[in-house]
Amino acid sequence: MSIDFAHELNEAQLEAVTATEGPVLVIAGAGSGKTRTIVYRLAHLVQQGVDPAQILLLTFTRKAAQEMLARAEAILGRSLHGTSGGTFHSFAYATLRANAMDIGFEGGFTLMDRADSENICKSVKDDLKLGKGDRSYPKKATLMDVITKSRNKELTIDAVLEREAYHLNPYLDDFTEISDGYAKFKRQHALMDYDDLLFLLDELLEKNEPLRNQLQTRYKYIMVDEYQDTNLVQARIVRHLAGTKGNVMAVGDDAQSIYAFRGANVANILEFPKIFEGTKIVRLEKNYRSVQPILDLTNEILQGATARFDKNLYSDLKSDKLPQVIHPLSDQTQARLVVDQILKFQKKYLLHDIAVLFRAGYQSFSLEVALTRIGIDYQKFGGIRFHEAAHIKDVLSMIRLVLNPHDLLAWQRAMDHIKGVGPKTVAKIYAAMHTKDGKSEKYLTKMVGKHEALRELLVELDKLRSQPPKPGAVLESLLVYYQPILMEKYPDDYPKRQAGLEQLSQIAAGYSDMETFIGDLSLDGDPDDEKRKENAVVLSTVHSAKGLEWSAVIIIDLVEDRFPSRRAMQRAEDLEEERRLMYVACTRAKEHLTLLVPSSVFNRASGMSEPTLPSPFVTELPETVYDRLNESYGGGLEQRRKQVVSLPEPSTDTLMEEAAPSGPKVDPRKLGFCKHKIFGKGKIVAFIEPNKYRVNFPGFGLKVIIGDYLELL
DNA sequence: TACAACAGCTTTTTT
DNA sequence: AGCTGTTGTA
Repeated sequence: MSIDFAHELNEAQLEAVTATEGPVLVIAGAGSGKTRTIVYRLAHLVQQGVDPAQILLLTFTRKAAQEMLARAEAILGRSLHGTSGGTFHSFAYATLRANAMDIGFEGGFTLMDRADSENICKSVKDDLKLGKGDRSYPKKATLMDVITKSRNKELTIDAVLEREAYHLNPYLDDFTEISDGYAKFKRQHALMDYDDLLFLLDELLEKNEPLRNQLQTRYKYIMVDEYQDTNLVQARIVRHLAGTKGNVMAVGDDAQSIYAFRGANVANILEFPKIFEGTKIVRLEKNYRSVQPILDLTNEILQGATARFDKNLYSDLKSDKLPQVIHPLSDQTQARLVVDQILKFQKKYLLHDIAVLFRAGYQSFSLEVALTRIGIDYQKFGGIRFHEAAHIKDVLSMIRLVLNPHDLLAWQRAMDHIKGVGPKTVAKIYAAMHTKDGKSEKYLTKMVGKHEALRELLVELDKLRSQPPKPGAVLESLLVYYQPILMEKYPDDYPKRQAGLEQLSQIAAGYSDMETFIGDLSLDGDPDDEKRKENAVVLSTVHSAKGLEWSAVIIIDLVEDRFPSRRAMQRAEDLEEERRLMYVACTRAKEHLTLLVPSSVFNRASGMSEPTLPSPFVTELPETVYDRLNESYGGGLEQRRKQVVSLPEPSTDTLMEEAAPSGPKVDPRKLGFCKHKIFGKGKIVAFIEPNKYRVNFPGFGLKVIIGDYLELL
């Protein structure tokens, strides 16, 4: 089967796809078919006779790599088995594991997640007796922030504090001490954090020439996606892998650089042609995603940037509708208006083709409540990660104890549910368990006799230790043990958490050994990412929305201190990144873009609603690129007339259409039992005009639900 | 008196 | 969800 590349791609894309020999830098504007280009290039290489095993595809998330490989397989009609694809971190993890003895980890190593790193930081701090009783002492998260930033930007701690956290300067010596102690602790316990993966790989490739040559020979063709978000060490890794004359393609967009906070260096893109001699530069500027009015708005956002981007995206896709800027009275009514808008869009698009984006994870809370109440399913990306959720950590702590009985933090987690046992008692029990004398044994016997839950925990651990360490079986056993604890610990929402655990069990079943399972989970193990739910609205942080697109995009909380973030208002550099973030957010939209600017938001500190200032990214926009709607005190929306308008009068396409999604109506006269997608079976208690029901759901209590979301039984 | 339980407060972004 | 300060209990 032959693919008609010239027909499927535009000129620039074709050039990037067929330039397989030598270094290539592709500057790809938002929505310019970047993914398509990579996919077709994969296919082209294989069709030219390249062995798939000679290709390495480095992307920002593992999901992105898998998706691209799958799409290439689809158009090729053959498997790309053997192609290496994944994130820098996962590639590093695999390579380091295979060469552990070469980097001084003869007995292998354990990968830590962020929480582990922070906890070690804290215990190092405590051991050094630093910051005792000082309430304004930097928190463990701050300590870790500074340490990891210093590594990722390859600056001294001194320089990091100077540039980004001037107020922490008095703690400079402490930071240095803690950072050293942290590094030492990791070495002693054969632990690695995310940063170590990259730096140790760089070091390994630097000094081990045979390995470097071996990898260079193996990976004849290398592609790196999202190059604007790579940091210095990642750039060095690419150089090691490709050699200076390798066949390497980097794809990126300087206007979409949004990871400077973690050391990403846009200069990598500019340096690329200098490092790789004879680099061919290809620019993709035609946009295939968004209608022109949306691009008019996003181009305006870039106009305000201090760093000039000589980029002006254009599209053939027309629309007579401008993006909307809506000013709700408060963040509460904002949630309601967003729900209205989703209901409206739902008539035209599938739910998973609609997204609500925000700056930070917590900003969607009230919307999540509103969506649950009305019965719209949603899927959230960003914010608290799957493996960071408390119930997942509870279960994982048990696995950690099977792997390593000296893991004190895991013991604390595993005993957290035992009434009358706190951190001190756990430490005592821990000490007694690892001492072999009569006193300790007596103490243990006493405690086990006193706390039935402790006995059960130890029995379960013994059971797990005695059975073969197969992730699937272990998880199954654990879930049975953990079920009653889950229900007691999280009475409000345990069904949801249980679903998460079952998901974890499913994932575990796909692994044959424990270490790989745990490693993958810390690296990219968000199973929610894996399958995009069919019938659920997408809620996402802007960062997690990178590279994705939806027909309708709604961005909330566009006010000062939220978007841009309060933390970014100090330094011009940070504010510029917020602007690019805003650019990324708006360019996700294909047909509809709605920006919400609440006039007041709830402030937890003062406990009341406070007036806001609109985000500069909105106020800067010329009025010609959007339609403005204000929420009136009556709750409706009014279109504000523009100063200079000769446009057709306001379309009636506002939000005030009756929120009545199509679907089977429930017969009001028939009270009885019904079924709801989220709450399950319930008893209808009352009918509320015109189309709502009060239903009693076992485990959830009374809820008022719109008839369309109920199925009569 | 030591420790556990509870309530209240704050929350950027992520491999 | 974690940290801190406060209250409650053996």
